[in-house]
Amino acid sequence: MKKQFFAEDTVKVAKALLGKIIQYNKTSGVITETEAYKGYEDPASHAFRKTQRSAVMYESYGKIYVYFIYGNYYCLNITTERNKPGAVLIRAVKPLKGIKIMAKRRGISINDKKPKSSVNLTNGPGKLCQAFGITKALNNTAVGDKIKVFSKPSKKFEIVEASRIGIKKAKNLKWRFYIKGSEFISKR
DNA sequence: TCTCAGATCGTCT
DNA sequence: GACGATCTGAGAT
Repeated sequence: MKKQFFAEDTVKVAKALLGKIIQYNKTSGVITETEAYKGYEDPASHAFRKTQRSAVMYESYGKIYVYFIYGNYYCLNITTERNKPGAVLIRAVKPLKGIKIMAKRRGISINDKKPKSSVNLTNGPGKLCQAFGITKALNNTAVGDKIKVFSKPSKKFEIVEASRIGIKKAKNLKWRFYIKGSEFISKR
C-alpha cells in the first residue's frame, strides 16, 4: 500500500486493512481482524498520553508500532492519521504462505488433513506476531520496508463491527472489525 | 518502588 | 465455556 493509505481516519484504515495481504519473513497472510486506536480520543490507546513508547504514533503514519505485553507477547500495529496519533492493531490473519514455518515458530504441530489445525497459528495478536517472527526490532520501520502490506483481487466480504476485546478503558467503542464468517478471529 | 497491561495457555467443569 | 497463573517492561507515584 502507498503511505497515503494510512494517512486517513484510523477507523477507516482499520476497515480498509481487512482482506489485505501482510507479508514478512517468508510468511504471509490475509488480515481478518483489526482494531482502531485513536490516541486523541481513546483512553485505551497507548497514544492517549505521549510517552517514549507511544512516540512513534505521534511521529508519522504508515509506520510499524510493536509493543511488548504481559511479559510474553508482541502486538503489531500500523500508525495512522496525518498530524494526529493513532494506530490500527492487527488482531488476526489467515495464513497464506509459510504455514510450516509459522507452526515451527509457534511451537505447535499442524495436520495437513485437518485444515482447522492451522487456525490456532494466527487467530490472535500475540499469536500472529509469533507466527510471523515479529519483534520489537521492527518498531518504527516504515510499512513496505520490512513488513509489506498489499491488496490482491479477492472475493467480496462483509465487515462486522464489534466491541473491542480485553479492553478495560473505553469498552464501549465499537472499533473492532472482522471479516464475517472467517475462522481466523481472536477469541476474547 | 509499585502496579498492571491492546494476551495466551492449561486446567477445570 | 470460564477462570486462574503467568511472564517482563513501561508508566505512574
